[in-house]
Amino acid sequence: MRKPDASGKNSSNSNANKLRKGLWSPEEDDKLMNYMLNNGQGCWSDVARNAGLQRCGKSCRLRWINYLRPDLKRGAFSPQEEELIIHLHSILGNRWSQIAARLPGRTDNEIKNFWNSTIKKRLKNSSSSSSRHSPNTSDSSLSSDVKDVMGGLISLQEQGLMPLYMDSLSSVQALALNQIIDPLLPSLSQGLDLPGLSGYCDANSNYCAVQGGVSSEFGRFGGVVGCGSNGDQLYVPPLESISIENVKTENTYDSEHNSSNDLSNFNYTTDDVVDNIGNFNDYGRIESMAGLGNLWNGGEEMKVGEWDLEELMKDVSSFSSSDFQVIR
DNA sequence: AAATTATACAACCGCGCTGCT
DNA sequence: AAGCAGCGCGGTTGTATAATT
Repeated sequence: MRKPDASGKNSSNSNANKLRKGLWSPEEDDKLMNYMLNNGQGCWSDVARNAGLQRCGKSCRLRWINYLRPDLKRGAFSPQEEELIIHLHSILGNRWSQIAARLPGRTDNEIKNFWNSTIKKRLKNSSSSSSRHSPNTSDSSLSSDVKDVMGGLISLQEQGLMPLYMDSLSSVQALALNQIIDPLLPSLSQGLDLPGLSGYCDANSNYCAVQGGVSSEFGRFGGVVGCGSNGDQLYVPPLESISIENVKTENTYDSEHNSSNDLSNFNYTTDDVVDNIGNFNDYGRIESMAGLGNLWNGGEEMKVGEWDLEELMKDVSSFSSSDFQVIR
């Protein structure tokens, strides 16, 4: 952290006597907060000027996004959030903004700091105290779910099969999963303290019952499927019978039906997916095909994880409410 | 009690991308 | 096509605070 520098002598550019740097004072916070609440977000350099702040637009943006935004969740990360971060990091790497997009109320900066200061160290300690071939399942600092995830990853690595994650496909799959889970949200949350449970909207305002870990690995690791009006989240445990082993690449994906509730026509071709990559900016772009190299371009050898939707329905329907957890 | 070290995290910096002229 | 401005991202720095010596 940096001390608030009222003198401006901390600055080194030509605006040294104009623009402040360092920590924000409560007065500056008030100015920015009031301006944003009254005027909304515009051009950040205009925000800085119009709010009467001696800051660059970039600094205002950062302060708003990381600290002042009203929808930010305060306080420590829950164990479920921690597990989700570990899982998403295993898939996405240091793409903090993408990880943050799947954790409502958390910022990329916050997650990055948390990872660098806490999780990285913990995982390092965990791996150094255990054999690579036998995950340390006795580490009491980790929940059993985290141990499952870590053990699963190590096992997959040993087989040369890193988790397969294709966002463009998962956005299609997510549509189907959304349609399954959305009507079930009320019953899933029965008995849990989760008022006003609903799904999320992504950056493009598309409704998503499922957020966080939306991928072909969702079934393996579980994930967050909804959010209460108080900000608490509903977490679904791993769906044991879902796997990525049933490979199909020649089904047809009928976009006419993917937004309806009729799941019988939920099919797609790889060409459809490739054709629509440009439309999948939020959940859409193919992010990685770890373990499969660049086979995507070759097409023929690509493997596509596909859920058996009827089985998934059974899985989800058969959970008792005690299987679900509220994340605070 | 003082000094030192470790930790957490707010904030900055540089880079790349996008849209506009 | 080139130049510019604005924005967002990831890496890094700096410092308040806590823990340890």
